[in-house]
Amino acid sequence: MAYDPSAFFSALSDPTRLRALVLLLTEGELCVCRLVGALAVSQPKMSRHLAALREAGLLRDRRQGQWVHYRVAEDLPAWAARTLAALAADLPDQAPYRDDLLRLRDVPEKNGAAA
Amino acid sequence: MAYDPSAFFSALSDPTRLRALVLLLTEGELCVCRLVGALAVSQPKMSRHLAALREAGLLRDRRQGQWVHYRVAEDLPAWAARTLAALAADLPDQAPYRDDLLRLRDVPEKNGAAA
DNA sequence: CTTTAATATACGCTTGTCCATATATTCGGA
DNA sequence: TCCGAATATATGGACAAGCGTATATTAAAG
Repeated sequence: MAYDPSAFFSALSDPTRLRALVLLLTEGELCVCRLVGALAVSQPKMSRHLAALREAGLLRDRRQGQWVHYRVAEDLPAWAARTLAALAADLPDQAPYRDDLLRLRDVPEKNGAAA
Repeated sequence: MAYDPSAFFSALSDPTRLRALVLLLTEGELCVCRLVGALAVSQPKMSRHLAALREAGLLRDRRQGQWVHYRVAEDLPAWAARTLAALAADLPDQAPYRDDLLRLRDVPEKNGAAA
């Protein structure tokens, strides 16, 4: 996946998807429930956007009990990896991404944390 | 412009716009008529896509007689400039961008060339 | 086996995007 | 001033994207 550049950029062309992606770029791996809390969006909305990113090849998911964890895909083409690196370098300091990070701190990890 | 990342990526999320952009990244500045020839698309279609890229802040235009030349904007935010640099580094060797480059050679410059 | 939490999907709707075609604009030259 | 070339815009329709709401799935717990 993510071999067609225009499909890759389509996945990035939604504010909610971009905010979720920046969180995943800085935090490494997050369950859906924490993303819902950090971005303050409805659960179905977050689920659909994460599915779109996964289907575009940008994210991978991992099921652990009732939780599903999403992370940024590792095997991206060079131009895609460089694009995400640019976002990870610049966006987390800016609004609204910075505020999402802060709000994430207040969302408890419940259980299914890291590996 | 191009301050909202999702708007920037929306501009990149169309195959025709990406192809035109890659040509401009490698050639520096081109008139609409040569882009029409290189991509083999209709003139109104190219004009609309170039306008979209310009309104998103990715391109600048310069009128010279009957010709309008487009070039990549110089004053982009860092994350945007790095994204375009990644595209310029990897895409021109691949299909269909490589073929567009080759086809561009066969489109005469008519008149309004460089500066 | 029922319940509850986490996540995903289906549905109907509104809005936006893209296209082809036709027409308008702008400029240089005769 | 009239014409042709280059470019832009308007129009209408087809199709996809997003949304909120409701419901289905999956798994852990009891």
